[in-house]
Amino acid sequence: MSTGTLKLPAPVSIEAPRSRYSQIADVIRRRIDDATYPPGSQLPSEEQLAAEFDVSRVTINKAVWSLRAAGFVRVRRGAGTVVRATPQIVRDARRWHEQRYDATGAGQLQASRLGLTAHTQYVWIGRASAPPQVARLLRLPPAAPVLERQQRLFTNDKPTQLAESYLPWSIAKDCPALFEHDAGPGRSDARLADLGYEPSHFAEDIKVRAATDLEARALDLDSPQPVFEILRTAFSADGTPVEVTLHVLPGSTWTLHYEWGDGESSR
Amino acid sequence: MSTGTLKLPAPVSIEAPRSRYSQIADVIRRRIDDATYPPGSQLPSEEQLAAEFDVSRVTINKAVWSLRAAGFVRVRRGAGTVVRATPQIVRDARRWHEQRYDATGAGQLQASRLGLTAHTQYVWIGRASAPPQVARLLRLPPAAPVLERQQRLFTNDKPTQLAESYLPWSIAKDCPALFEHDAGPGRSDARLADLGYEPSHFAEDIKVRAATDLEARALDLDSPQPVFEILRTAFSADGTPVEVTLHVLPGSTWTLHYEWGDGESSR
DNA sequence: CAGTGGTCTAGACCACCAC
DNA sequence: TGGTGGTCTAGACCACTGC
Repeated sequence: MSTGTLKLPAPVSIEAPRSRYSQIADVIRRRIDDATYPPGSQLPSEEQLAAEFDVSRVTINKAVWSLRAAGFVRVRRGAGTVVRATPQIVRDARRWHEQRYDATGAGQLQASRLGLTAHTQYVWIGRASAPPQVARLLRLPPAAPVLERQQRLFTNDKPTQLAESYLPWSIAKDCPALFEHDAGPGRSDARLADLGYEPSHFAEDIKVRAATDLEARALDLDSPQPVFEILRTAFSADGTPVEVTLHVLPGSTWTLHYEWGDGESSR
Repeated sequence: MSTGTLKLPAPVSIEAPRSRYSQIADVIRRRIDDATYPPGSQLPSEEQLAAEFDVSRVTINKAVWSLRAAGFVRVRRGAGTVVRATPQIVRDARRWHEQRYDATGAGQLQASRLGLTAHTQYVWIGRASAPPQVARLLRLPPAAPVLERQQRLFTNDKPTQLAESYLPWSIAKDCPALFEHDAGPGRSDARLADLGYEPSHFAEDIKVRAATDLEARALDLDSPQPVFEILRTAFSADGTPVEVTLHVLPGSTWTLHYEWGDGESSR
């Protein structure tokens, strides 16, 4: 299948000549789009692709690299490269808030409307020292004691979100329910309400950054992928911050949705 | 300065052995953090770095690549690699809305509080066909006529944001002010209010993706950088979508901020 | 013109996976 | 054990920058 030069659909109009690996990445991506390589299927090995496009394997590797960063493929060392199914999931911050008293938690409600399943894995719950940024947001001294709740959230049995909640120890220590595993997402808000700290005001700060190796493993991602980092602070009616949550979401699978104002919803 | 093997501060605890280029990237990043390579300064050439770390230039290139993706350095072909100054800018969606009648526009007000300067460049304003996604959000037929306003926004004289606004032609055609260049950001909302379509409800959808080459040039970025893509829809009181704006922001320089609920602001 | 980064190659060794 | 991707090298040519 060696062709010597890369076949292009047409000379690119006014654009500068692209590099070889970039053109190859485009071709592969097009094959993914038109299901020549359908979701879940295995890409030809880099050796084979190198032969097909008549380039070295390093060049193929570079092309695949860009596809990984964009979330199109998933590489497993030793096994092979598979095409990712990339369902889009919408995170509606407002609805999350409104549904906080729902027994199943907002995440599950949200997912079920789309025919998805969801569940939560509790990685760790216990007393810890507040990280600097969290301490600042909770208006506590550095390294103050907090209740930390680490969760991993799944959609259709695939990990799609990491969340670490922090509550001031002075508030959390009196509520045994907060230490239990089955307090679904949103449940902690209800517990806070029981204690007289009902969250009524919320702030979220959103950044993008590359996933750490740890996060990549926990979310079943390739390492160079960008993730959303959402820092959510919940305030009680008197303006006291009562909970800070750090969410980490794969950038390629999520759309964040915010909505505000007087009128009707658009959705 | 050739050392043969890379000096590490300490054997990494339980972590897997890192690749060479990744370790080198960490070292360079640390030098940027402690101002061994201060912002604006030029990195040693890849040849020099290759000699220092006793690796091939390809390996250095790969290390630099990851620093580019994270936004730490800016490479200019033929010239060299310089350390980026990476000021963090916060985009407060709510405040943007509240300040829409301000003469200077929300962006400028927001920036001036931090001692920054801001200005807007109008790339193009005129009648166009609505892109599919925009038509859908505006509840117009595909390729319906719209008024398109393309802007490039600067902070401290550096481009930091691209924005494309779309208004239904049926609404915009009666308002000459909307065709003018000096209608600052936020101003279009005031013009819509004059026409009886005051925006009172807003929705934003946020995605992350790699910058296109065009965007990279317009924003003075390296190509592989992730950007925020924000699709903002403004609704009038009766629920009619009256304006859709596509914002593109470099991921490494912006933090998005949202806030809602009853209580006091936390800022 | 010299220096810089962009890209490519051929060959090599390794870690990992599935059989 | 064989196939896969991860990484590295030495050398090369090119495009672009700035003097």
